[in-house]
Amino acid sequence: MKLKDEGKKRAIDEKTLDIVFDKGIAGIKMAVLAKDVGISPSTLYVYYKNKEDLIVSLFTTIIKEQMTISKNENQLDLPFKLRLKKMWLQWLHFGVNNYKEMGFIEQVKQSPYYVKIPSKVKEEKTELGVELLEEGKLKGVIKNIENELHVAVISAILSQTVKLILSKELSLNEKNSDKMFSFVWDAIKT
Amino acid sequence: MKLKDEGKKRAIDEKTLDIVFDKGIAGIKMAVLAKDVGISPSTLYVYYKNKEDLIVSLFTTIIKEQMTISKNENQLDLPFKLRLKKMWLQWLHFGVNNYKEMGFIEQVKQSPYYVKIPSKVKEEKTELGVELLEEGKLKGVIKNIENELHVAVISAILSQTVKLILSKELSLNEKNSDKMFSFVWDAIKT
Amino acid sequence: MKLKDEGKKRAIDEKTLDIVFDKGIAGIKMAVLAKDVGISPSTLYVYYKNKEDLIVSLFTTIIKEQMTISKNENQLDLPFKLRLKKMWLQWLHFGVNNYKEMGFIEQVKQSPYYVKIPSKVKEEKTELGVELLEEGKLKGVIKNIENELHVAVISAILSQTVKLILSKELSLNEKNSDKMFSFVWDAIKT
Amino acid sequence: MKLKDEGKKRAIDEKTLDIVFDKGIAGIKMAVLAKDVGISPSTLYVYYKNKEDLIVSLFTTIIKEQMTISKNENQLDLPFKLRLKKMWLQWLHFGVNNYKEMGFIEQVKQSPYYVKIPSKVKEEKTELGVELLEEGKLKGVIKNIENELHVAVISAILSQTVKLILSKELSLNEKNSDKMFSFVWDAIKT
DNA sequence: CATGAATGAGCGTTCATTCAT
DNA sequence: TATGAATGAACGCTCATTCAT
Repeated sequence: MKLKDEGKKRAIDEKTLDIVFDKGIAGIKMAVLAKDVGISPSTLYVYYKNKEDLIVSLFTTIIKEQMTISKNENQLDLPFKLRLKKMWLQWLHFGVNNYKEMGFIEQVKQSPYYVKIPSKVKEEKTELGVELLEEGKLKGVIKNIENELHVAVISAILSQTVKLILSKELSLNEKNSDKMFSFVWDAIKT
Repeated sequence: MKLKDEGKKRAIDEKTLDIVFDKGIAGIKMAVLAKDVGISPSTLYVYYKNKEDLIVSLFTTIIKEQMTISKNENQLDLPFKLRLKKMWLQWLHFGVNNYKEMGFIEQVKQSPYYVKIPSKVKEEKTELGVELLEEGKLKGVIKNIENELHVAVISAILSQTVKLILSKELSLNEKNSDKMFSFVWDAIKT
Repeated sequence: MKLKDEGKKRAIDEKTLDIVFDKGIAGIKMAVLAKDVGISPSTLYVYYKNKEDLIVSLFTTIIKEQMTISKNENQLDLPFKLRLKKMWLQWLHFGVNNYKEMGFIEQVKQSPYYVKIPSKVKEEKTELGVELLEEGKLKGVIKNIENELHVAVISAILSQTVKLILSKELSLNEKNSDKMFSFVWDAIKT
Repeated sequence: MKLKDEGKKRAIDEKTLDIVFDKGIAGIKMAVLAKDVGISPSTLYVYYKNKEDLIVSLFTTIIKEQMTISKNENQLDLPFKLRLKKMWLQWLHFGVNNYKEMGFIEQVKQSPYYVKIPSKVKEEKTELGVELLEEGKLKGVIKNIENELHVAVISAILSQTVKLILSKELSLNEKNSDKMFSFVWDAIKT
């Protein structure tokens, strides 16, 4: 339809993320959010049925965006390690650029709102290149253990790296990226 | 007169952790907490000045407990790798046994209550065996890079492992522990 | 949208004065006040930020009204005594007609709320015709002593007179007014 | 009987007056009062049945003290004006020395507790030398009008004088006392 | 679509009073 | 008598949501 101002909806989403980043999920107050957006509290309800709807919808939107990012340019004829590195760096940049979104997701997961998320969305785990991992195991270049463990390690170092960068303890440049990826590679390689 | 039941304070702390684990920090409702403990809401205020005091005090208590655990049996004449492993496993068990406490700490950190934590408590970072890392670098058995990065990797894998165990995706036995520690070791070793 | 009913604020003020007159300042209970006004307790907070704001604002409003009343028609070419009498009677009528407001002011002054009154408002003492007193002293018709003392006596008799009238021990008519003013005049005249 | 520690009761009364003087009657919090006295809250209830009992009893006690003071040394063979002056000064000193008690009385009178005061106590109006006034009217030295009006004027100037002294705007010495009494005398004399 | 006013449900907290020793 | 713990009954206030325009 698009009768409603789509830009306004985006503004609401953005300010919501800002608030959650600043004060946590409990900091979302409809009146404050409205003020931040520059609209009336009641106008919020034109775009979202209620607070829960706002949070659940935003959660779903973000998850879907993340799915999109992880799905592209999987196939190249580069060596395995390089392909994994490219992918990892892609996630790293995504994480750094979307830290507010990531924080929102994490906070919702430990809030009572999480039970309201449709299971369909919950199930959509970031596949995180499972195919790639399988290929690596077949080729014998990474440890032959459960994918979950590989995923755990890769994403653990990923999110810690993002945190270091955001807290300015680490600057995002090629040297540091290489350094951090070497942890990943050394951890999982055979 | 009635004697102050010290166990009651502990009961309050415990139920608080339960609530935060179940519903997040925003789920702490003084009335509900009181009911869970089996006392009157106003009795809570005999033990804590107010909600903020409850959260801040509990936070402080937990941090101090964590400090204690990380400080013992540092010196052995075992090989470096084994000593690091022992320490890592110790943290792993602590994390698994105190997952509610850990979750509480994490949630407070992203809540508005965090600014109320005395800076003294904030500064008490778990040193996490910095000395051990220095020694490893001197001996040339682990990468010669900033300690923060080593710490980041080690604790990243640690917390992911805890999560896997708690979510029953991984059971806590020697084989799995070894597997996960091998990630750690391979990641940081030279 | 609904338009803000300015009369509602006035109604809140009025009922507040009623309550303070009946039960004292400690008798102001937001829920009761709301019921008296015929609105929901939370609606009170649309008009006043909180209880303190209500009391302080009302105090300020009343003081400003009093300032207005004392400032008019100072200059006439009547004899001094007559001019003073006119002024005194004016205050008397004001006091009788605004006894609830006066009572409110007095009660706030001996309550912990008084420290919250902006000093600007506190400073605005009813000048109470200081100029007139000066003139009287110059002309030699009233005692040549500090204005504060004259003011003290004049207002002391004034407020006692108001009390007598309100308690029906004295009815407000010309004869009684004359009688009471004669006390004033005899007290201060040379 | 005197089984209970009479000194402790006096301490309670005194601290109550202090509190009312500092914060008003609404400032009486049983727990705070107990702390001020240096006893446990529950001990208060050994001496007074409840808060109302405390306030009503203290009110009654003070009123009775005031009665006592006004009743002595009425008859002298001094000139009328001098006798009135002596009495007025006596009251003035009483007022200055017992300002906390006076303030307490005034505050109770405009509080909901006043309806709980036994009417017997309420009726005990400080006679304030009615006999003396009658004598003055008979001798033709003071105005021949209702005693209530004389009393009103005399006590009005009295309480204003006390206020001036307490607020340090006027110091309590013979000169100032004379000045203020001259207002009284000039006001009521024929 | 947009809004500011209005509100009910509920929350954190206080406090006079009682309990249990 | 004396007390610290315990509590129920409020009270002030917040906030998601709806009303009325």
